Amino acid sequence: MKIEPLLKYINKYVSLTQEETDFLVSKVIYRKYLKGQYLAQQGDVCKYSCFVISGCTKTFYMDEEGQEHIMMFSIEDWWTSDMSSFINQTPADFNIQFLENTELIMFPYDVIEDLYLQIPKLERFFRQIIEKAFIASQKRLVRNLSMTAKDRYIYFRDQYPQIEQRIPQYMVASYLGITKEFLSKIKSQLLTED
Amino acid sequence: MKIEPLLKYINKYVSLTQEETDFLVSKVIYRKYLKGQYLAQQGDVCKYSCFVISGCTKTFYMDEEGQEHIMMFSIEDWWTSDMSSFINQTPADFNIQFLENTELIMFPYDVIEDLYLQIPKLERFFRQIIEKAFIASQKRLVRNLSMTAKDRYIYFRDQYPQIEQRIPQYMVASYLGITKEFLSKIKSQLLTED
DNA sequence: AAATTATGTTAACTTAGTTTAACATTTTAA
DNA sequence: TTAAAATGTTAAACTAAGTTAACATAATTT
Repeated sequence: MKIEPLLKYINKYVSLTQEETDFLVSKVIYRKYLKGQYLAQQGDVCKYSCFVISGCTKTFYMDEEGQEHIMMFSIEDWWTSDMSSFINQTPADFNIQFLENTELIMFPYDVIEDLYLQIPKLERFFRQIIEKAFIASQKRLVRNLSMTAKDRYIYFRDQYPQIEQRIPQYMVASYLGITKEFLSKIKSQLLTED
Repeated sequence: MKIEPLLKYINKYVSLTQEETDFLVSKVIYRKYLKGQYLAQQGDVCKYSCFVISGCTKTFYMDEEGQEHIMMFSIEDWWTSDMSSFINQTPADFNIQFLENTELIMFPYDVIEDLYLQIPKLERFFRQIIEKAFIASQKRLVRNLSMTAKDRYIYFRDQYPQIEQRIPQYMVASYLGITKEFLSKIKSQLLTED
């Protein structure tokens, strides 16, 4: 059970005692998934909030016309979950699929309250994590409202080079909110420009 | 000092004792602002996270071309703040301006830690508030990625009729990420359709 | 090594949304 | 109560982005 990356990550926010760490470790689940498998599916209740040890996921919404809209990618040291579904235990809006073989630490819904009670520091920790996620979401929203597709691509490429290298281009296009053909055009424009 | 609406709101999430309530009340600030004034400005550090007692604010980003992009409106019983600036005490990305004379309960940055220490329940409370805000932000993002401007307008109109009635139409357009002329066209289309 | 399957490119055409500008209406201030 | 300022409408010309479809290349599988 590779849990070191999670403990290291938590330690950046709060300091756990040995007992607290042991309790935490006893409550979470280490698991591997294969490329293509699903962690969560639109309509189902999302039972886990997960920390990625290795690998990669995409979180996407499938609209009525069957079009995929990618909300986010998660790689090492990031979280993946359908927050709305997980927190309210309601049917998920999103699908989460593995883009690579992936190792996760899974936090089951029914141990979360227990963790908060036994380790109040984790309440603080998760508050801070969610604050960060909210801020990132707001900033992405403003980029989508104020920037052209070309500038959004340039921003993505500069900000997440590790992600761009690992995933097919048509998924980047979906994340940016444009078609794969249009992203292809943008990239060829950028090549001839410089 | 009208603080009842805030206490009622908090009580939906956690139960405070009389001492805790008194401590909280002693730490926050009640204040009125006039229409047109600013609570926060792009570039300044946001010193307060605020709960709206009455009135209305808009939170917007001003881009390099001087165009306003409205991120959110806040009315009674909602929060307003530049989260990123407030939490990290870094220069704000957003402006927050009052659209009406507005009454607020202000949480100063330098009392927040104190509040968490003295009233651990508030850590839980704010975690839950931010979870809700994050979920709403994610859902708005997916609407912006997957719906046409017309459908986004219909959704807004149906979801926030109280807001649409209080603010000028060109601000609704900005919130939806379209021009006021295009929103005007959409509305006249909707009138002739039904 | 050949054959699929998945991914990426290009170009012609269409559509959603923007720009500009002129005018109409409503609200606010003098 | 009239003028000025703020807000809303319309339409023509334009642009960013989507659609379709044919083809090219890379990655897997047999």
